[in-house]
Amino acid sequence: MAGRASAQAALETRRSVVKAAADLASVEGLDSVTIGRLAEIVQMSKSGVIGQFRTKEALQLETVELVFSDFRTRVWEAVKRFPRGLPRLLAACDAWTEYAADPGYPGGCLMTQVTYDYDGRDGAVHEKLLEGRNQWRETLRADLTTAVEAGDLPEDTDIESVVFGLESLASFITPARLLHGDTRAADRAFQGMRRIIGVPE
Amino acid sequence: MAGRASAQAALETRRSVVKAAADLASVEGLDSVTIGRLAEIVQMSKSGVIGQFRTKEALQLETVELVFSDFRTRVWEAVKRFPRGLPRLLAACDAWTEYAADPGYPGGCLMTQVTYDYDGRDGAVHEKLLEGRNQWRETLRADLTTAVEAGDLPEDTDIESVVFGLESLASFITPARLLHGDTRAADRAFQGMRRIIGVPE
DNA sequence: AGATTAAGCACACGATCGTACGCTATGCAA
DNA sequence: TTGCATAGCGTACGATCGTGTGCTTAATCT
Repeated sequence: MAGRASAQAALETRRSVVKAAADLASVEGLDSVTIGRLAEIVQMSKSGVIGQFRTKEALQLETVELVFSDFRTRVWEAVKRFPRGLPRLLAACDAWTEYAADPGYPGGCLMTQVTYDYDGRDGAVHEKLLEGRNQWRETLRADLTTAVEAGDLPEDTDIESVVFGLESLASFITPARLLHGDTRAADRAFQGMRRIIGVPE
Repeated sequence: MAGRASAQAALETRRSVVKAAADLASVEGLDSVTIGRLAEIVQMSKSGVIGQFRTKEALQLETVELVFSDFRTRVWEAVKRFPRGLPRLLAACDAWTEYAADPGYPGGCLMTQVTYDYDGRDGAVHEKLLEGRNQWRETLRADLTTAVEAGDLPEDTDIESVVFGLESLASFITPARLLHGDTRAADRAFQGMRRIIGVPE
Protein backbone atom coordinates (compact mmCIF):
# COMPACT_ATOMS: atom_id res chain seq x y z
CA MET A 1 0.00 0.00 0.00
CA ALA A 2 1.21 3.46 -0.82
CA GLY A 3 1.17 6.75 1.03
CA ARG A 4 -1.95 8.64 2.03
CA ALA A 5 -1.54 12.37 2.08
CA SER A 6 -4.45 12.93 4.47
CA ALA A 7 -3.35 14.98 7.44
CA GLN A 8 -5.87 13.25 9.65
CA ALA A 9 -4.62 9.82 8.71
CA ALA A 10 -1.08 10.99 9.43
CA LEU A 11 -2.13 12.14 12.88
CA GLU A 12 -3.66 8.77 13.53
CA THR A 13 -0.46 7.07 12.42
CA ARG A 14 1.53 9.35 14.68
CA ARG A 15 -0.64 8.46 17.63
CA SER A 16 -0.45 4.75 16.98
CA VAL A 17 3.34 4.93 16.85
CA VAL A 18 3.54 6.87 20.11
CA LYS A 19 1.12 4.47 21.75
CA ALA A 20 3.21 1.52 20.65
CA ALA A 21 6.32 3.27 21.91
CA ALA A 22 4.71 3.83 25.28
CA ASP A 23 3.60 0.22 25.57
CA LEU A 24 7.03 -1.06 24.68
CA ALA A 25 8.82 1.44 26.89
CA SER A 26 6.73 0.50 29.92
CA VAL A 27 8.12 -3.02 29.73
CA GLU A 28 11.67 -2.62 28.52
CA GLY A 29 12.46 1.02 29.14
CA LEU A 30 12.39 4.02 26.89
CA ASP A 31 15.72 3.42 25.22
CA SER A 32 14.90 -0.14 24.31
CA VAL A 33 12.32 1.38 22.03
CA THR A 34 13.81 1.13 18.60
CA ILE A 35 12.59 2.44 15.27
CA GLY A 36 12.84 -1.00 13.75
CA ARG A 37 10.80 -2.71 16.43
CA LEU A 38 8.17 0.00 16.32
CA ALA A 39 7.95 -0.39 12.56
CA GLU A 40 7.35 -4.09 13.02
CA ILE A 41 4.63 -3.51 15.62
CA VAL A 42 2.65 -0.91 13.71
CA GLN A 43 3.29 -2.69 10.42
CA MET A 44 5.10 0.11 8.73
CA SER A 45 8.50 0.74 7.22
CA LYS A 46 11.27 2.21 9.35
CA SER A 47 11.34 5.37 7.29
CA GLY A 48 7.59 5.70 7.61
CA VAL A 49 7.90 5.61 11.38
CA ILE A 50 10.82 7.99 11.79
CA GLY A 51 9.44 10.28 9.08
CA GLN A 52 6.70 11.37 11.46
CA PHE A 53 9.16 12.64 14.02
CA ARG A 54 12.34 13.39 12.07
CA THR A 55 14.48 12.12 14.97
CA LYS A 56 14.27 9.46 17.63
CA GLU A 57 14.57 11.96 20.44
CA ALA A 58 11.48 13.77 19.17
CA LEU A 59 9.61 10.49 19.35
CA GLN A 60 10.85 9.93 22.89
CA LEU A 61 9.78 13.41 23.94
CA GLU A 62 6.33 12.90 22.47
CA THR A 63 6.07 9.60 24.30
CA VAL A 64 6.92 11.29 27.59
CA GLU A 65 4.34 13.95 26.83
CA LEU A 66 1.72 11.29 26.24
CA VAL A 67 2.55 9.73 29.56
CA PHE A 68 2.12 12.93 31.50
CA SER A 69 -1.04 13.99 29.70
CA ASP A 70 -2.38 10.53 30.43
CA PHE A 71 -1.48 10.92 34.07
CA ARG A 72 -3.09 14.34 34.28
CA THR A 73 -6.29 13.04 32.72
CA ARG A 74 -6.59 9.97 34.88
CA VAL A 75 -5.47 11.48 38.17
CA TRP A 76 -5.57 15.24 38.13
CA GLU A 77 -8.81 15.72 36.17
CA ALA A 78 -10.48 13.09 38.32
CA VAL A 79 -10.07 15.07 41.54
CA LYS A 80 -10.51 18.64 40.28
CA ARG A 81 -14.02 18.85 41.67
CA PHE A 82 -12.93 18.09 45.23
CA PRO A 83 -12.45 21.02 47.60
CA ARG A 84 -8.86 22.19 47.77
CA GLY A 85 -6.73 21.09 50.66
CA LEU A 86 -6.89 17.79 52.51
CA PRO A 87 -10.00 16.41 50.77
CA ARG A 88 -8.53 16.90 47.32
CA LEU A 89 -5.15 15.63 48.43
CA LEU A 90 -6.61 12.39 49.72
CA ALA A 91 -8.72 11.98 46.62
CA ALA A 92 -5.60 12.53 44.53
CA CYS A 93 -3.72 9.89 46.48
CA ASP A 94 -6.56 7.49 45.91
CA ALA A 95 -6.69 8.14 42.18
CA TRP A 96 -2.90 8.12 42.00
CA THR A 97 -2.41 4.73 43.59
CA GLU A 98 -5.25 3.31 41.56
CA TYR A 99 -3.65 4.66 38.41
CA ALA A 100 -0.28 3.21 39.29
CA ALA A 101 -1.87 -0.18 39.85
CA ASP A 102 -3.58 -0.14 36.47
CA PRO A 103 -2.00 2.49 34.25
CA GLY A 104 -3.06 0.95 30.96
CA TYR A 105 0.48 0.02 29.96
CA PRO A 106 1.60 -3.60 29.92
CA GLY A 107 4.77 -2.95 31.90
CA GLY A 108 3.30 -0.74 34.58
CA CYS A 109 3.36 3.00 35.18
CA LEU A 110 5.52 4.51 32.48
CA MET A 111 6.02 7.77 34.34
CA THR A 112 7.79 5.84 37.06
CA GLN A 113 9.80 3.86 34.54
CA VAL A 114 11.03 6.97 32.78
CA THR A 115 11.79 8.65 36.09
CA TYR A 116 14.17 5.93 37.20
CA ASP A 117 15.61 5.63 33.71
CA TYR A 118 16.47 9.25 33.10
CA ASP A 119 16.98 10.71 36.55
CA GLY A 120 20.74 10.52 36.22
CA ARG A 121 21.16 11.43 32.56
CA ASP A 122 21.40 14.70 30.76
CA GLY A 123 19.36 15.72 27.76
CA ALA A 124 15.94 16.79 26.59
CA VAL A 125 14.12 13.75 27.99
CA HIS A 126 15.53 14.45 31.44
CA GLU A 127 14.34 18.06 31.22
CA LYS A 128 10.84 17.20 30.08
CA LEU A 129 10.58 14.58 32.77
CA LEU A 130 11.63 17.07 35.39
CA GLU A 131 9.11 19.61 34.12
CA GLY A 132 6.26 17.10 34.19
CA ARG A 133 7.06 15.88 37.67
CA ASN A 134 7.48 19.40 39.01
CA GLN A 135 3.99 20.29 37.85
CA TRP A 136 2.60 17.43 39.84
CA ARG A 137 4.74 18.25 42.88
CA GLU A 138 3.46 21.82 42.77
CA THR A 139 -0.09 20.56 42.85
CA LEU A 140 0.65 18.39 45.86
CA ARG A 141 2.41 21.24 47.65
CA ALA A 142 -0.53 23.55 47.03
CA ASP A 143 -3.05 21.20 48.59
CA LEU A 144 -0.75 20.46 51.48
CA THR A 145 -0.27 24.16 52.18
CA THR A 146 -4.01 24.74 52.01
CA ALA A 147 -4.60 21.81 54.35
CA VAL A 148 -2.17 23.25 56.88
CA GLU A 149 -3.70 26.70 56.62
CA ALA A 150 -7.16 25.23 57.11
CA GLY A 151 -6.00 23.49 60.25
CA ASP A 152 -6.53 20.02 58.80
CA LEU A 153 -2.83 19.27 59.21
CA PRO A 154 -0.47 20.34 61.98
CA GLU A 155 1.38 23.65 61.64
CA ASP A 156 4.79 22.01 61.64
CA THR A 157 4.06 19.67 58.73
CA ASP A 158 7.21 19.22 56.65
CA ILE A 159 5.65 19.66 53.26
CA GLU A 160 8.69 18.73 51.19
CA SER A 161 9.16 15.51 53.11
CA VAL A 162 5.51 14.60 52.72
CA VAL A 163 5.76 15.14 48.97
CA PHE A 164 8.84 12.94 48.97
CA GLY A 165 6.95 10.23 50.81
CA LEU A 166 3.92 10.32 48.55
CA GLU A 167 6.04 10.08 45.43
CA SER A 168 8.03 7.23 46.93
CA LEU A 169 5.01 5.14 47.79
CA ALA A 170 3.33 5.66 44.44
CA SER A 171 6.51 4.79 42.60
CA PHE A 172 6.97 1.44 44.27
CA ILE A 173 3.58 0.08 43.29
CA THR A 174 4.76 -1.16 39.91
CA PRO A 175 7.87 -3.07 41.06
CA ALA A 176 5.96 -4.52 44.00
CA ARG A 177 3.34 -5.82 41.64
CA LEU A 178 5.58 -7.00 38.83
CA LEU A 179 8.57 -8.21 40.79
CA HIS A 180 7.09 -9.51 44.02
CA GLY A 181 3.64 -10.29 42.69
CA ASP A 182 2.05 -8.08 45.31
CA THR A 183 -1.57 -7.65 44.21
CA ARG A 184 -2.36 -5.31 47.07
CA ALA A 185 0.45 -2.87 46.41
CA ALA A 186 -1.89 0.02 45.66
CA ASP A 187 -3.66 -0.45 49.01
CA ARG A 188 -0.38 -0.55 50.85
CA ALA A 189 0.73 2.63 49.13
CA PHE A 190 -2.47 4.45 49.99
CA GLN A 191 -2.28 3.25 53.58
CA GLY A 192 1.31 4.48 53.76
CA MET A 193 0.35 7.83 52.27
CA ARG A 194 -2.16 8.43 55.05
CA ARG A 195 0.55 7.73 57.58
CA ILE A 196 2.98 10.04 55.83
CA ILE A 197 0.44 12.83 55.61
CA GLY A 198 -0.51 12.25 59.21
CA VAL A 199 -4.25 11.62 59.00
CA PRO A 200 -5.88 9.08 61.32
CA GLU A 201 -6.34 5.59 59.82
CA MET B 1 50.84 -5.84 25.61
CA ALA B 2 50.10 -9.51 25.32
CA GLY B 3 48.26 -11.98 27.52
CA ARG B 4 49.16 -12.83 31.07
CA ALA B 5 48.21 -16.32 32.10
CA SER B 6 48.20 -15.52 35.81
CA ALA B 7 44.90 -16.52 37.35
CA GLN B 8 45.18 -13.76 39.89
CA ALA B 9 45.66 -11.11 37.24
CA ALA B 10 42.65 -12.51 35.42
CA LEU B 11 40.56 -12.19 38.54
CA GLU B 12 41.63 -8.61 38.91
CA THR B 13 40.68 -7.93 35.31
CA ARG B 14 37.34 -9.55 35.89
CA ARG B 15 36.67 -7.37 38.88
CA SER B 16 37.65 -4.18 37.10
CA VAL B 17 35.29 -5.01 34.26
CA VAL B 18 32.40 -5.71 36.62
CA LYS B 19 33.13 -2.53 38.54
CA ALA B 20 33.11 -0.51 35.34
CA ALA B 21 29.88 -2.21 34.32
CA ALA B 22 28.29 -1.29 37.64
CA ASP B 23 29.41 2.33 37.38
CA LEU B 24 28.07 2.65 33.88
CA ALA B 25 24.84 0.82 34.67
CA SER B 26 24.09 3.09 37.61
CA VAL B 27 23.92 6.04 35.26
CA GLU B 28 22.45 4.68 32.05
CA GLY B 29 20.87 1.41 33.04
CA LEU B 30 22.10 -2.14 32.87
CA ASP B 31 21.32 -2.72 29.24
CA SER B 32 23.09 0.39 28.10
CA VAL B 33 26.23 -1.37 29.26
CA THR B 34 27.87 -2.56 26.11
CA ILE B 35 30.92 -4.73 25.57
CA GLY B 36 32.49 -2.12 23.35
CA ARG B 37 32.07 0.71 25.81
CA LEU B 38 33.38 -1.41 28.65
CA ALA B 39 36.41 -2.31 26.56
CA GLU B 40 37.08 1.36 26.01
CA ILE B 41 36.76 2.16 29.71
CA VAL B 42 39.02 -0.60 31.02
CA GLN B 43 41.39 -0.19 28.06
CA MET B 44 41.03 -3.68 26.69
CA SER B 45 39.83 -5.29 23.51
CA LYS B 46 36.23 -6.34 23.15
CA SER B 47 37.21 -9.99 22.99
CA GLY B 48 39.30 -9.60 26.12
CA VAL B 49 36.30 -8.26 27.99
CA ILE B 50 33.73 -10.78 26.85
CA GLY B 51 36.22 -13.64 27.12
CA GLN B 52 36.05 -13.40 30.89
CA PHE B 53 32.33 -14.06 30.97
CA ARG B 54 31.64 -15.95 27.72
CA THR B 55 28.31 -14.11 27.34
CA LYS B 56 26.89 -10.70 28.10
CA GLU B 57 24.18 -12.09 30.32
CA ALA B 58 26.82 -13.69 32.53
CA LEU B 59 28.45 -10.30 32.90
CA GLN B 60 25.11 -8.76 33.80
CA LEU B 61 24.44 -11.44 36.40
CA GLU B 62 27.84 -10.90 37.96
CA THR B 63 27.18 -7.17 38.05
CA VAL B 64 23.91 -7.73 39.87
CA GLU B 65 25.71 -10.02 42.29
CA LEU B 66 28.29 -7.33 42.99
CA VAL B 67 25.53 -4.87 43.71
CA PHE B 68 23.83 -7.08 46.25
CA SER B 69 27.02 -8.15 47.97
CA ASP B 70 27.93 -4.49 48.17
CA PHE B 71 24.57 -3.72 49.70
CA ARG B 72 24.89 -6.53 52.22
CA THR B 73 28.33 -5.35 53.26
CA ARG B 74 27.43 -1.72 53.64
CA VAL B 75 24.01 -2.14 55.20
CA TRP B 76 23.45 -5.60 56.58
CA GLU B 77 26.91 -6.21 58.03
CA ALA B 78 26.86 -2.74 59.58
CA VAL B 79 23.87 -3.53 61.80
CA LYS B 80 24.50 -7.17 62.65
CA ARG B 81 25.70 -6.31 66.13
CA PHE B 82 22.46 -4.54 67.08
CA PRO B 83 19.89 -6.48 69.09
CA ARG B 84 17.24 -8.10 66.92
CA GLY B 85 13.89 -6.41 66.60
CA LEU B 86 13.17 -2.71 66.61
CA PRO B 87 16.71 -1.51 67.45
CA ARG B 88 18.26 -3.43 64.58
CA LEU B 89 15.45 -2.43 62.24
CA LEU B 90 15.96 1.26 62.93
CA ALA B 91 19.71 0.90 62.60
CA ALA B 92 19.16 -0.86 59.28
CA CYS B 93 16.93 1.94 58.06
CA ASP B 94 19.59 4.43 59.02
CA ALA B 95 22.36 2.54 57.22
CA TRP B 96 20.05 1.88 54.31
CA THR B 97 19.11 5.48 53.65
CA GLU B 98 22.68 6.55 54.12
CA TYR B 99 23.79 3.95 51.62
CA ALA B 100 21.19 5.04 49.09
CA ALA B 101 22.36 8.61 49.42
CA ASP B 102 25.97 7.67 48.79
CA PRO B 103 26.18 4.20 47.28
CA GLY B 104 29.57 4.62 45.64
CA TYR B 105 28.17 4.57 42.13
CA PRO B 106 28.09 7.70 40.02
CA GLY B 107 24.46 7.28 39.00
CA GLY B 108 23.02 6.41 42.38
CA CYS B 109 21.94 3.17 43.98
CA LEU B 110 22.31 0.48 41.36
CA MET B 111 20.05 -1.97 43.19
CA THR B 112 17.19 0.46 42.73
CA GLN B 113 18.12 1.09 39.13
CA VAL B 114 18.11 -2.58 38.29
CA THR B 115 14.87 -3.11 40.17
CA TYR B 116 12.96 -0.61 38.08
CA ASP B 117 14.70 -1.79 34.94
CA TYR B 118 13.99 -5.48 35.19
CA ASP B 119 10.85 -5.72 37.29
CA GLY B 120 8.69 -6.28 34.23
CA ARG B 121 11.00 -8.46 32.17
CA ASP B 122 11.64 -12.16 32.10
CA GLY B 123 15.03 -13.81 32.25
CA ALA B 124 17.94 -14.61 34.51
CA VAL B 125 18.56 -11.03 35.61
CA HIS B 126 14.98 -10.72 36.76
CA GLU B 127 15.30 -13.92 38.77
CA LYS B 128 18.54 -12.94 40.43
CA LEU B 129 17.15 -9.54 41.25
CA LEU B 130 14.09 -11.11 42.83
CA GLU B 131 16.25 -13.47 44.86
CA GLY B 132 18.44 -10.65 46.16
CA ARG B 133 15.55 -8.43 47.11
CA ASN B 134 13.69 -11.28 48.78
CA GLN B 135 16.65 -11.92 51.04
CA TRP B 136 16.54 -8.35 52.21
CA ARG B 137 12.76 -8.41 52.62
CA GLU B 138 13.07 -11.52 54.74
CA THR B 139 15.52 -9.74 57.01
CA LEU B 140 13.15 -6.82 57.42
CA ARG B 141 10.22 -9.12 58.11
CA ALA B 142 12.19 -10.98 60.75
CA ASP B 143 13.06 -7.85 62.70
CA LEU B 144 9.53 -6.53 62.38
CA THR B 145 8.09 -9.78 63.71
CA THR B 146 10.53 -9.75 66.60
CA ALA B 147 9.65 -6.14 67.36
CA VAL B 148 5.95 -6.98 67.48
CA GLU B 149 6.56 -10.00 69.67
CA ALA B 150 8.68 -7.90 72.01
CA GLY B 151 5.87 -5.39 72.33
CA ASP B 152 7.88 -2.61 70.69
CA LEU B 153 5.33 -2.38 67.91
CA PRO B 154 1.55 -2.80 68.06
CA GLU B 155 0.05 -6.26 67.65
CA ASP B 156 -1.88 -5.32 64.53
CA THR B 157 1.16 -4.06 62.62
CA ASP B 158 0.73 -4.88 58.95
CA ILE B 159 4.21 -6.23 58.33
CA GLU B 160 3.94 -6.59 54.56
CA SER B 161 2.74 -3.03 54.19
CA VAL B 162 5.54 -1.73 56.37
CA VAL B 163 8.09 -3.58 54.25
CA PHE B 164 6.48 -2.06 51.17
CA GLY B 165 6.76 1.40 52.70
CA LEU B 166 10.39 1.03 53.69
CA GLU B 167 11.39 -0.19 50.25
CA SER B 168 9.45 2.63 48.63
CA LEU B 169 11.11 5.36 50.64
CA ALA B 170 14.60 3.98 50.19
CA SER B 171 14.07 3.61 46.46
CA PHE B 172 13.08 7.20 45.90
CA ILE B 173 16.23 8.68 47.38
CA THR B 174 18.18 8.44 44.16
CA PRO B 175 15.64 10.07 41.83
CA ALA B 176 14.92 12.77 44.42
CA ARG B 177 18.57 13.57 44.58
CA LEU B 178 19.43 13.31 40.89
CA LEU B 179 16.24 14.63 39.35
CA HIS B 180 15.01 17.20 41.84
CA GLY B 181 18.36 18.01 43.38
CA ASP B 182 17.07 17.17 46.84
CA THR B 183 20.15 16.99 49.03
CA ARG B 184 18.15 15.96 52.09
CA ALA B 185 16.41 13.01 50.46
CA ALA B 186 18.00 10.48 52.81
CA ASP B 187 16.74 12.37 55.85
CA ARG B 188 13.25 12.57 54.42
CA ALA B 189 13.31 8.85 53.70
CA PHE B 190 14.41 8.01 57.24
CA GLN B 191 11.82 10.32 58.71
CA GLY B 192 9.15 8.65 56.56
CA MET B 193 10.34 5.21 57.61
CA ARG B 194 9.79 6.05 61.26
CA ARG B 195 6.24 7.12 60.45
CA ILE B 196 5.60 3.99 58.43
CA ILE B 197 6.94 1.76 61.17
CA GLY B 198 4.98 3.69 63.73
CA VAL B 199 7.65 4.82 66.19
CA PRO B 200 7.40 8.25 67.85
CA GLU B 201 9.38 11.02 66.14
C1' DA C 1 -8.59 18.95 -14.69
C1' DG C 2 -4.21 20.01 -13.46
C1' DA C 3 -0.74 21.42 -9.97
C1' DT C 4 0.87 20.95 -5.38
C1' DT C 5 1.73 18.92 -1.05
C1' DA C 6 2.84 15.33 1.84
C1' DA C 7 2.53 10.23 3.66
C1' DG C 8 4.77 6.26 3.38
C1' DC C 9 7.97 2.86 1.04
C1' DA C 10 12.31 0.81 -0.71
C1' DC C 11 16.91 1.09 -0.25
C1' DA C 12 21.43 2.39 1.29
C1' DC C 13 24.86 4.37 4.51
C1' DG C 14 28.13 4.09 8.38
C1' DA C 15 28.28 2.75 13.11
C1' DT C 16 27.82 -0.36 16.70
C1' DC C 17 25.95 -4.42 18.68
C1' DG C 18 27.23 -9.52 20.68
C1' DT C 19 29.87 -13.32 19.56
C1' DA C 20 33.34 -16.61 17.37
C1' DC C 21 37.87 -17.86 15.70
C1' DG C 22 42.77 -18.07 15.53
C1' DC C 23 47.00 -16.27 17.16
C1' DT C 24 50.62 -14.67 20.44
C1' DA C 25 52.75 -14.58 24.63
C1' DT C 26 52.94 -15.50 29.27
C1' DG C 27 52.95 -18.10 33.92
C1' DC C 28 52.99 -22.57 35.94
C1' DA C 29 53.82 -27.64 36.29
C1' DA C 30 56.30 -31.58 34.95
C1' DT D 1 63.79 -26.78 30.54
C1' DT D 2 60.16 -28.07 28.08
C1' DG D 3 55.12 -28.40 27.44
C1' DC D 4 50.63 -26.85 28.43
C1' DA D 5 46.91 -24.03 29.74
C1' DT D 6 45.05 -19.59 29.18
C1' DA D 7 44.67 -14.24 29.20
C1' DG D 8 44.11 -11.11 26.01
C1' DC D 9 44.53 -9.31 21.09
C1' DG D 10 43.18 -8.69 16.20
C1' DT D 11 39.89 -9.53 13.06
C1' DA D 12 35.66 -10.80 11.10
C1' DC D 13 30.74 -12.15 10.99
C1' DG D 14 25.73 -11.13 10.61
C1' DA D 15 22.26 -8.17 12.83
C1' DT D 16 20.47 -4.10 14.04
C1' DC D 17 20.91 0.66 15.18
C1' DG D 18 19.40 5.82 13.58
C1' DT D 19 19.18 8.52 9.64
C1' DG D 20 19.03 10.25 4.70
C1' DT D 21 17.54 10.12 -0.23
C1' DG D 22 14.48 9.50 -3.86
C1' DC D 23 10.21 7.65 -5.58
C1' DT D 24 5.26 6.49 -5.75
C1' DT D 25 0.79 7.58 -4.70
C1' DA D 26 -3.03 9.76 -2.83
C1' DA D 27 -5.49 13.84 -0.95
C1' DT D 28 -6.11 18.75 -1.33
C1' DC D 29 -6.31 23.35 -3.67
C1' DT D 30 -6.71 26.52 -7.63
